[in-house]
Amino acid sequence: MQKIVSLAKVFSDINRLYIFALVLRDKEICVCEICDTLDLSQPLVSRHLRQMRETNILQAIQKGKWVVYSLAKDTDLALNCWIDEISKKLSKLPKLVTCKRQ
Amino acid sequence: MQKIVSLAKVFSDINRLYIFALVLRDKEICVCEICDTLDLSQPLVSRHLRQMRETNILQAIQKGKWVVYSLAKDTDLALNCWIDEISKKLSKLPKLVTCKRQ
DNA sequence: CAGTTATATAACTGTATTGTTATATAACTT
DNA sequence: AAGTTATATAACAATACAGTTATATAACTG
Repeated sequence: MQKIVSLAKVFSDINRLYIFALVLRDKEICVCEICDTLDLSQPLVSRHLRQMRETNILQAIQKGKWVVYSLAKDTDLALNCWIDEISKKLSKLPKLVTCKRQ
Repeated sequence: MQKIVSLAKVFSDINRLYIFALVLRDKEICVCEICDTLDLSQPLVSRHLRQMRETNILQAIQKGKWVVYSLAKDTDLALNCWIDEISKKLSKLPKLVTCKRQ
């Protein structure tokens, strides 16, 4: 049961949900792009991402100056229905195809 | 998105999850039976149940002295995957088929 | 190598949430 | 009607969590 609880906790915050939706849409996205797109502070995004890494929902890899986040490889079965659910809402998210920074 | 958040919040607490599992198993269950089975205080259970009513996950009907809880009629689609997930874990829950009180 | 950019973390504040204790209400029982 | 049982609610304490500010780290850039 505890696993369900931690999975639910991830989706129980609107900003984590938006971050998750962004990752779903872009497949790969760096931290600063999430901050810009969602207009959230960098430390806040960083901590949300950490929680999502620790729950094994997202994975991170360093790409030069950036840390790029994507869906974790062994996505939990219980995630599938959330992915479907959240995919439906993606259209409402602001679009930012490539990272504007360097 | 906000709807997903409130749904996730319900499952983000282990005791609400246990209560939900009990309702799933017994179809209909009164408050005191939940308290006894899960060994939780009555006011705590009462408040958890309230939250689950307000999120439209459970419904309550008065049956004499008891208030009997069951799955809400118009169960949200997003609930289905959780019901599956939680059903798998039900075997671990203590069994108490009928209410011992009167 | 000094400065800049991207990310992470620590310390803190304010708010939300859990669980408790005490009390109210409502239906049954005698 | 008085007592009992089942449930709900209010007030409170303790904890957990979100968001901020300040700082550290690590990789790039000139």
